[in-house]
Amino acid sequence: MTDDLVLRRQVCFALYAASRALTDVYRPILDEHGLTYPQYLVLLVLWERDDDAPTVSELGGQLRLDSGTLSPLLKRLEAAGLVVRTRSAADERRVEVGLTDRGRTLRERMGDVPRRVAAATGLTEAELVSLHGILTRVTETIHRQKEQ
Amino acid sequence: MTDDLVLRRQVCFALYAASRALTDVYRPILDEHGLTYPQYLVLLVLWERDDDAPTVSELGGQLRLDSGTLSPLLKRLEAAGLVVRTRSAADERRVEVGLTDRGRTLRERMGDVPRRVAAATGLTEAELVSLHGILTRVTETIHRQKEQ
DNA sequence: GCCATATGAGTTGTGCACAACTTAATTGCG
DNA sequence: CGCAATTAAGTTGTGCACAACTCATATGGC
Repeated sequence: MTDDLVLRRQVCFALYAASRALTDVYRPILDEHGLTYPQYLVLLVLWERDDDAPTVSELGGQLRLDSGTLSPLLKRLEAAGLVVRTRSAADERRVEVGLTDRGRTLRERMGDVPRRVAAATGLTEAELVSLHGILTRVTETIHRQKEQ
Repeated sequence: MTDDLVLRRQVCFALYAASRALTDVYRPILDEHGLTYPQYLVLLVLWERDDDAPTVSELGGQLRLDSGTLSPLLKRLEAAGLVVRTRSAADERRVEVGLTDRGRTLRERMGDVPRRVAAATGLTEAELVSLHGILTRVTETIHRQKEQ
């Protein structure tokens, strides 16, 4: 029974440690562009749907982050000249987050980031794909469980 | 090329999302005991090696956290009456972190936590074991890579 | 034995995460 | 229509993470 309470057996610790380890891999690479990892995630979403600027809560839906996290983060991205925030005309409660030219241009300059990160992990393409699948399933399972 | 820059393809996002999702599972359970997840991890290490109280940096070695994170966290655990910090007599630079009776007792009261978390994830035992193995390997690969 | 160097813990400052709350705008029910 | 309930974003407060730093103690080379 109490043998379950051992650090190296905990899946959650493995997940927590792996997540921080991978962020360590990203850090020096993103730092070249003056970005943090969560800021990079926001840009990934914006790059993906360039033309229709998402609202703060749509962004939050994709990244599973709330306005308490996103509001200050977006302010910093705006201060860096990468995004613009504009109140929606149709619904004054909404704030749409769009890319500036500088934000759009950054995408090309960061095209090699995924490859560099993959290389730094020392994992094969197949291992990364498999890991991705399992993790996505875990996250979805947990969220499905929570909705009941 | 730029197709790599898509959120749902990123292993790192999958890892980051899964880690936060699992922490969401722990939160209400740990909250019953007034603990945060990193505090729980510290207690796991202390429970495991009850008799020889580790120093702050030994703790950090296990959890891969530095004194900047651990010092205030340990202060809070001490304020909660779960641990005691004592300067080592042999080496005045070291601080040994030991359990109080309350901290030791807590272990029994939390014996069901791993099972409850496992249940809440909806994953089978086999899936958890497999996930644990892959993640541990990822973390170790990254850290090995970093040492070169 | 002396001192440059290294080590251990703590502090400061920044940036997430997240809960709880505020404020403003919109919806929908009677 | 009118107003209670909802929704969207932002604010406040707490607790990690982590870099960069300070300060005290210990160690090793001379």
